[in-house]
Amino acid sequence: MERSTRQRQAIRAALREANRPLSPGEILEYARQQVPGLGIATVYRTINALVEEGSVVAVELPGEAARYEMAGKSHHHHFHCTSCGKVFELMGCPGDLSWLVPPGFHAEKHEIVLYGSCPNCPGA
Amino acid sequence: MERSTRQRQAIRAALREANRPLSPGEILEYARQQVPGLGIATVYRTINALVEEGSVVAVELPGEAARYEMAGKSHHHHFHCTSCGKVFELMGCPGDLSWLVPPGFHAEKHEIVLYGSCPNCPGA
DNA sequence: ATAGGTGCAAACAGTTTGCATGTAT
DNA sequence: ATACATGCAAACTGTTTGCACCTAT
Repeated sequence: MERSTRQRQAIRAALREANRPLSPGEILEYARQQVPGLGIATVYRTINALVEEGSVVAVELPGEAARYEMAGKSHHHHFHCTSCGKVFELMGCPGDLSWLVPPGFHAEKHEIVLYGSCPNCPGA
Repeated sequence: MERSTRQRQAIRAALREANRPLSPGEILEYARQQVPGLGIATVYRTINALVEEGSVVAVELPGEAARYEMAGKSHHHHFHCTSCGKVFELMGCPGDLSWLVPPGFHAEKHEIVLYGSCPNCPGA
């Protein structure tokens, strides 16, 4: 991640300007508005590099392709609206969950996703 | 799911006898001990049918391929070993997490995955 | 000038499907 | 006997890699 290129600027801009986690395909679509010839391979290489350098984090939701968002947010989890499909950020965390694991296991991190309906979706 | 064949018996047995969720590849490996010529396509077709009829449930972990376990177990979560990649069942649950969601949201269910090392893997 | 970055296409891995053959009923 | 099930291979999707060309430094 040594040089600043048009494609990297476009990919960074897409992630910065979107207020939700984006999939590689969404990043490609967005960044192509700035750099028409942009290839999917460059998107993957760039987001992998950005993740590696720590400026972007992967948001991995069960059953869905990984999405990416800018790093620097505090520890948080996500809420997946089962009606409209949007993903929202949550602020709290239940804290240490290592008491859940049997002896011999060693818990290092956890992932929590809540499912339900968001304020915009009246469903139940 | 009308006929009882050797391959289906072997696939059911693998899922029944394993005390953890299995990936399609793991099911294939297991079931081939009974039915050597078993193909991966049959595994996929069978687990999809079993999920459809409700006797097996998919365990979808963030960023990972879906695993499968027998249905009918009580509410539980999973532990994913970051070293060997195997998935284990946990028996506890932090309980109601609806306090995590902001006003206007309605939480219906949650998914929790712990990551770390299992007893068989050196504590990476 | 030159090392690093890009685009294309091929390579891969996981999953699904088409089709001829096999088999439970 | 006959419809359903299986195995193989090809098709597909999402992600990674090899390589010649391009470009920020």
